[in-house]
Amino acid sequence: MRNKHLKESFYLNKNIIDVSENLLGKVLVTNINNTITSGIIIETEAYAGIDDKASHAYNNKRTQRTETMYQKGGIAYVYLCYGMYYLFNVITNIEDVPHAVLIRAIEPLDGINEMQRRRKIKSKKYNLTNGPGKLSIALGIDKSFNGESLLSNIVWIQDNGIKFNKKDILSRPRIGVDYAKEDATLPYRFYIKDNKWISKL
DNA sequence: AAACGGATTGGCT
DNA sequence: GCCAATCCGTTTC
Repeated sequence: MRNKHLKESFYLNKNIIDVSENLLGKVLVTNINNTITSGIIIETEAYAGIDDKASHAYNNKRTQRTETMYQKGGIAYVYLCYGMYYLFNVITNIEDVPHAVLIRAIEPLDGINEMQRRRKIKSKKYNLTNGPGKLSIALGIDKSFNGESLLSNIVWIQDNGIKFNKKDILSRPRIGVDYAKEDATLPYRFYIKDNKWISKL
């Protein structure tokens, strides 16, 4: 199990676009009280540090909340959004460079029954994990995951050998960042073409 | 099919 | 006090 964890070097990559694309096809896993749930990452968004107006760390802003983003790559940044949803990010780059990748959607893999129970939905539709708030509920990710190491046995990302064709990786503007002015149109959202679990078309 | 509003709370002005 | 890296049920076209 542990040998499948992505290594720390993966998270120290200084190219946030590169990491955002490389995370597609990797598997995000949580292990809560020995219950494993996981899914294939099929949609990500890059938040490119202090010059990115959509980033919480824009203008090198350091607060209690953003401090997690400034740690060395390889940890989770989880924050409360709209008062009720926890959004899961992967922190990358070296210490003091606040790069983050928001995981926006996953394709369910292991523990689907448990995920449905957590989401309180009965029908087997595509709304189980097709959004950043939804996948956190499904995987049991809450505030306590903030700052957790991705080399831990609580939450991690592994490589199951899933590969996508480069031409099936699309890049488009990010979702819900209209406040970011000119940076709102940067093509920093990456997802798999025609995948049924995308958060939005 | 699209538009709208309510839920709910922490962060910052 | 206002707004936010969202979601869902309901209303309206």
